[in-house]
Amino acid sequence: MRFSKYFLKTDKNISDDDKIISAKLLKQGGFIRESVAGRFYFLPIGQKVQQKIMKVIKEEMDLAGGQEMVAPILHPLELWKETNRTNTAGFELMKINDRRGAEFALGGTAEEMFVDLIRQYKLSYRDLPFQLYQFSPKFRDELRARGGLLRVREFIMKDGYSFHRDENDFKIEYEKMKNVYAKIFNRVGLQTSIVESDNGYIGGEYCHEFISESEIGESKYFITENGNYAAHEDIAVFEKETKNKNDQLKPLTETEAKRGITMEDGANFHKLPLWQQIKNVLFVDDKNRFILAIIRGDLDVNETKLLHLVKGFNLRRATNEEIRKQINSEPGFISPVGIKKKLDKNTEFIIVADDSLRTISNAYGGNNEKNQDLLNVNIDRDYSPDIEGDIALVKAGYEAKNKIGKLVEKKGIEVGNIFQLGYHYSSKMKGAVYIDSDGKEKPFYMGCYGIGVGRTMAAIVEKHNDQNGIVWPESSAPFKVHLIALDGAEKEAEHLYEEMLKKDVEVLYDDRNKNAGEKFADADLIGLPIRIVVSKKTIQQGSCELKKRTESEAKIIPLPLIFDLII
RNA sequence: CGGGGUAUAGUGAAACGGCUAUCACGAGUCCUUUGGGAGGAUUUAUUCUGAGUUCGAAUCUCAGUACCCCGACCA
Repeated sequence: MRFSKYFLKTDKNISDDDKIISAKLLKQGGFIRESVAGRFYFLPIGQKVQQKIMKVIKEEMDLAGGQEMVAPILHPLELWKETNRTNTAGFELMKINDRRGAEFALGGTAEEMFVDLIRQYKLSYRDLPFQLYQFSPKFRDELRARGGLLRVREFIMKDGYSFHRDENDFKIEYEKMKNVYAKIFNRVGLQTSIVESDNGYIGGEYCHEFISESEIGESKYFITENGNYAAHEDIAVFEKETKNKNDQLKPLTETEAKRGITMEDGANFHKLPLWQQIKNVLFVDDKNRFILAIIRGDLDVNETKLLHLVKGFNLRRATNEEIRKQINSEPGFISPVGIKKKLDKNTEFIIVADDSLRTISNAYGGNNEKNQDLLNVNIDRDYSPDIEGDIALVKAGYEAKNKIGKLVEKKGIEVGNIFQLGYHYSSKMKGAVYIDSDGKEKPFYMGCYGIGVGRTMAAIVEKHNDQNGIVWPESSAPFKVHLIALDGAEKEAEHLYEEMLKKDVEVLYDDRNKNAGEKFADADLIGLPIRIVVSKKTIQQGSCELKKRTESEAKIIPLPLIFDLII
């Protein structure tokens, strides 16, 4: 491609608004341009990068047995209603009507479409398993787009959906996809951590994110030093060490406590350790249920874990007013002890206890009235939770579950995701069944697998850049060679360019009438792996100059040998 | 959706309520220059939209819209 004819405009001055290095370099290098917030043009050279990334994904997906196809982008809204995702994902669902008023969702992910497709066939167990995938634009009405390509409202995603006879068969596919994804990211130049995480509104029981570590990433995760456990903050489990649980139980005692309402106030007032206090946090969920989360005083509540235990999908903190009026307690003095007796019958109220409360005894805390505390509170004897489980939020430095190592906190960019869906969709969507060998209809066991192409592109740039610009890994570089013609050597450069085209070398040929410095600066910014300069200086000796973007020194190469080095 | 901020050329900025809205970069034309963003000449605007105040508005007021930041939320 001739630079002079290519729709590629690099930019010298760029807005201070862009703090994210990938956004800055991709805009400056002429790869992308913003339309409105969270929606980007991929300019010719940027689209070339996307295609390179898609090519790698496609090769690996096909090798793993995936079959590429395309589904409509407009999804009949009834399908989303069928799985209740108009509610669970409604906050970011884009809707559109046609002229007759038929409602469609602009697809943000396509589970319903693929299930709807395959339920139109009477499939038998002999057809299983299989995986279908597509590259297609996805729409998500993000509350807040940010960071260039990192969080956008419209993007190309590779999404794949696999259908299985049962869980065992699915697990083989799931493990395979872990390797396939790791290989894909590796090939495009990203080291990823495979991190357990929350399924969110996609549904299902477990999933793994592929995260490229980065300071500017939005995903917070925890990983042991040797990497044998990695989990997203939302779901990470850890060891809750035993405190004084074997102490003799003392009688429950009421006491006056003129103290502040924070946990520290309580600990200071009673001169007892923070961990011996009971922390009470009151939430209200989307069905207006009051949920009292109780946990050991040195830990915090993880709302995602809590949501799973109560099977809700949205939580907010109760207001002070609600604490007083609705559950007849007092902010800072809430206690699970005796609270149910104080409730109005119409208030739906659930007490959820963290299992850390089993590591202590003779705890202390409020007594549902201002300046009144209880001492020697013990689970089972003094209060009984409705639900007991793990609702604790992990922190850096905690010991991983089963003491397999200390947890380190990291941030990163989530570039891909694999989900176990199980029967989540096939149970909700009528007719999503196959005929098993016993002649009976059984629901499909499913998984799904996604990669954000644009975000992957951004993550690559985040990892591969220097102060002069992007340093593309060869697999995702839009061209392999950046050929620069300097004054007095145009004819020779032209000749070399023609020869490269004949040999199918992907080359960007800078034939512009610009000064040398400007051409070099653009070459660094655009970041192609190999730069070749043809100038008067070298051409007299029958050679040209070759410099790799990753190296600082150039080599003088005799012209006839050049193809040995770049093919 | 809550809080804060901004909107002037393609980009980044300047202009007290008052002269033809200024500068740099970019882009166009012409000329010179060609190993790290070179030089000269010249061209490049519906001051976000709408209303209002005023003799006079880029500047003040109101409304709308868009964008940015923080929070909430989320891939």
